[in-house]
Amino acid sequence: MTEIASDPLPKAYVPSEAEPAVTRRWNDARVFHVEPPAAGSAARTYSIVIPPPNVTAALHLGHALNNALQDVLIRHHRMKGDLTLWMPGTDHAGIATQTVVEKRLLAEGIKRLDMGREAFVEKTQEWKDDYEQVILSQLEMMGGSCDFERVRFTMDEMCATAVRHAFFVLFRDGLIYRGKRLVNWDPVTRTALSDDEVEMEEVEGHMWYLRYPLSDRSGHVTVATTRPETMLGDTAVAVNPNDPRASDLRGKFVVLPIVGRVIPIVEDDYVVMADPASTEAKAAYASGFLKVTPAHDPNDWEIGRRHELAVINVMGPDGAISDEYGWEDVSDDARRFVGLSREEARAQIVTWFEANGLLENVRDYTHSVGHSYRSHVPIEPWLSDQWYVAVTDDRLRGSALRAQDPTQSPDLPEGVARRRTGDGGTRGDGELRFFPARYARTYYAWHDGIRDWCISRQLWWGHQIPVWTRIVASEDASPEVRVAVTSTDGAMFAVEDSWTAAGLAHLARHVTETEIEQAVCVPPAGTLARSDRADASLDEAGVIAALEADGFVRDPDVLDTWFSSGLWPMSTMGWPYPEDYPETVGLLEAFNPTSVLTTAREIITLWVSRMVMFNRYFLDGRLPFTDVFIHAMIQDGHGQKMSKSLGNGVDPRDIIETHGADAMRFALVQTTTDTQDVRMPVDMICPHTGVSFTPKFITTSAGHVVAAPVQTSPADPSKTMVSAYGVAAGVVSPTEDAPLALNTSAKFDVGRNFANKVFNATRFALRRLSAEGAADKAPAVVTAADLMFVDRWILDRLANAVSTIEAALGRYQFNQVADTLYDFIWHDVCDRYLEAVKPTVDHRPAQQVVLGSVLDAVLRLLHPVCPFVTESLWPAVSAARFGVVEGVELPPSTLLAGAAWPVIDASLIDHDIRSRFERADALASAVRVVRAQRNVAPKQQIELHVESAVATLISQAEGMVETLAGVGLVVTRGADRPAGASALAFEGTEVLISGLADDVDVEAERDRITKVIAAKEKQVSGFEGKLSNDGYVANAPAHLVEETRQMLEAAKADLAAALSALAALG
RNA sequence: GGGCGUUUAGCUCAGUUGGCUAGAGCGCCUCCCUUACAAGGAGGAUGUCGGGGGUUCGAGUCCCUCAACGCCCA
Repeated sequence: MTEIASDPLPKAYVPSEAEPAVTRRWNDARVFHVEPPAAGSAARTYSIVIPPPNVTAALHLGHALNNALQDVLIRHHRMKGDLTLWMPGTDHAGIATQTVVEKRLLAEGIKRLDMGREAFVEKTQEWKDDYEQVILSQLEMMGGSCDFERVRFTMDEMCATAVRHAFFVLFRDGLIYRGKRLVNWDPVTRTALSDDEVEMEEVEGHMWYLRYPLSDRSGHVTVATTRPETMLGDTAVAVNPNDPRASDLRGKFVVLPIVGRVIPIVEDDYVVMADPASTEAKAAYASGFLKVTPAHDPNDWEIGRRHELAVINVMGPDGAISDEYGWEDVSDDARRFVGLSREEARAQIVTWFEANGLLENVRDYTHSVGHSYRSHVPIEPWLSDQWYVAVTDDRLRGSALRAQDPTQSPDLPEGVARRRTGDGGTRGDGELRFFPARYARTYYAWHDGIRDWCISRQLWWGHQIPVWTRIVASEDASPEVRVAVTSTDGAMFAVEDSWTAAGLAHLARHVTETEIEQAVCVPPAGTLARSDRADASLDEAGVIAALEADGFVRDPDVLDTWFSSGLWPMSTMGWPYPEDYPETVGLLEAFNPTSVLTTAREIITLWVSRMVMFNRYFLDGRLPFTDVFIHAMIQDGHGQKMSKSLGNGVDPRDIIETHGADAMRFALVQTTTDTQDVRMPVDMICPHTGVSFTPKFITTSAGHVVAAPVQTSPADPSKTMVSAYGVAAGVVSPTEDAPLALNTSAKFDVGRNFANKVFNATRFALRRLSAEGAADKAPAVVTAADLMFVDRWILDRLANAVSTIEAALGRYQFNQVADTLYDFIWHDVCDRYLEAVKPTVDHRPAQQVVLGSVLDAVLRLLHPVCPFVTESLWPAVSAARFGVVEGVELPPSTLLAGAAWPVIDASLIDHDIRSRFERADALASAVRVVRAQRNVAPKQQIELHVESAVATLISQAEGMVETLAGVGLVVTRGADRPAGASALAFEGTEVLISGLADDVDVEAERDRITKVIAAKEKQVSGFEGKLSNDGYVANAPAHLVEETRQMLEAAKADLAAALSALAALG
């Protein structure tokens, strides 16, 4: 008898104890840090840049998902031996961060405008520092194997240099311009918003019908509008050319009421024709005439462009009516509206129309209106000066489209040059692939209809635009400038001048007939110093001082956050001047293009597109990444997005605390299918008892299903608690008696149980491996001859698991990775292999070698998904195992994170063993069914009486059937039937089981066999039906027909065996 | 308005080019604290694969259509 060593491990896995120690070991060994390969090295590289989380708040479950997936890929590739870089960092998130900081300050009674720009930016910087720390520590807690020595921030010095340089190059190359354009203006925060920062809301408003008299006094037209106040800026009335009234009105004009402006009637098929009977609200409410206000409506802006209409801006930045922003023909009647807010102006203008008999009708009208996501007031389409990137230029848009894998996106749209194959300048063409493939369409459609990108934001937190401007009278401008702008019409024009030796990019345009605006972009110091036109006496400060002395003023706006994020795969690797940051030298060459971008689909347009355009533009066509994996969005159990206001979010930190990081990661990986949403029903943890339960839900007036603010403890009805929703809605606050209940989800239990299973399987194996002297008796190399049946089988399963996992990772099918691990480890290794070897492993050193190897391989395979439990078990397993199984490569390693991915030789794949195992296992299962039904005690050994073919199978399985089914004796039966035996049908033979219990309950036995007979009869008739179908026999592949025949025969034989067993009961 | 996704057991979901008797986890029922694991083991019940139509020898899978829910974009 081998001596059993005492347990070196506790009885259950305790993540909170294991995880910090594991993290320390990784950090001490710097195992996640990578240096670029030496020049000429043939090392494979693998890299991911993290989608930088906003420094606005701690990471939520969506981040946890995204990061878990990236870490699985990263750890797998690191183990495969690739030089692997996962670049971490955070995003300054201009508008979002400014908003939260402003809100926080306001709560303290401090206003941003009062404290001034510098102080505010400093305050925001503090906020950023705090949250950056939180985010990085969360990444670490989740097990993220980022190179934490390379943490970047989109506003740090290195990234700022990249931003400045990129801006300068685009500016110089004519891809950045300034223009008066309609923007989504938030009059409260006085900020321009991008389209995606505008939230559409249904508003119950009115449709007003206003009469505009024709200038020839022959009548009037009636325009329908939801925004009467903008009529002050009308410059046309439009009618659909197919409208029967159009021809009579052709060439006519109307006199704009109040203002007296004479404006044309134009024909444009954008106009919806009136149709009172229509079910479409637009047509039902239309009058057929549209007032056209190019300065205050994006559609009108387009109509204005088509018909070359005047653009008259009648509002100021606060949304009030103003004559200071381009409105010149202010009549006496109109003057009294100047200065009114847009709301007051609307009311008074309607009153005016009514008083003057020009208000034809008012109808209630519900329509959707864009609102600011920040201030929640309706946005104002407003004409203002903004900076744009000309992404519609073929150098950007075309390049982004040409990047797409042609199999995912076969045709390029009109106007995009065809792929130029074999041209060195078009590296990266056709190499961008999306997973799942359908997102290629989203990407394509976005670029097909893309508009120029407004990059200026009226904020303080961000990269300030590196442009200095001044307005000069034309006659005061230098000759070069005058020449440059003469031929142009409002457009910007590049000026080649020599006013500074540095040769800065210089644009100019007329802002009025007599005034010219000059704009000069100052590049970062590094670019300036490298300029071949550089004057060594002029450094950056000198250049700026010279400009400012000339009356130039820096633009106060900052860049859209996505401008810096768009450079992320380059800026984090030291672009454009790695030599200025020695730790980055070599990174770009080795790791850009990165291997894959993992992100949510909502930012395909905002981020993915821009990274592709920038990376390709600045790096000779090189892609920022070749693969884009779009993961699902996590919703709550009711299909709602998780959000703070609904209180339905699950905090990753809570799950790490209650279940462990591995459990969280495993559950997230397992739910990652290629659908676009996954549901995670949210439960609550009772703070009094620690028991999780499904809360009582209520429906809000907005139709959301949320946890009721007050919940009763499921275990103790006298105790209550409050829900996150209740707190978020301001209905309740936590108290000592009624504390806040944390959210959780039952989904994570699977992961926790699994980690515990692995832990205990290891505990079992370690006891078997640590037997005295075992290592000395084992062969140094275990070969096929040393293997038992179950050993060969488990090695086959191992080989299968390795290849399945690798294939699934290659296709980003994460759920398959998790499911394969779960099935292999739990069902194959634990339920079958470990159980089967129990009687033999203690005295079979060769089997110990197999057991140790399988265990070792299990830890390696599971490590990318569950890094903590595997790493924490690794030292004990490494120390305990000995010997080598031929064909199983598991080179030793101090740390599992740095260990090699298992390589299993194809010779260990054994289909014959697999099929015999499955038959033997089916027999064992059938016997266990009988044992369960007869309530046989686990320890009770039974006897099997089988026919010789089955006896052969059992003996070839070398004890496995006996062990798994609790069989003490197998007898090859003759014609006799042992008294009191139970019977089952197996492979068409009758297997008799004796020794089950003292007596056979004949009635129960009859019931059981009768059920078997019914099931078999159903099978037989099913197969017979199939085979009697001539079409099936004629058309189905022969092997399927043959299979069906065999199954029919087997079912028939089983039926016969069951019938004979029933007969034997009497 | 355009695009996309989802609908399979009570719940959450697998089901790869059509082909074995439609699966898993949780929950439920029975038995078992058998020295790896009760966060466990053995067994069991539960499905007109959203409705309708079509293609096919054969449809959860392909096509058409209807419905519901959801997401993205405009």
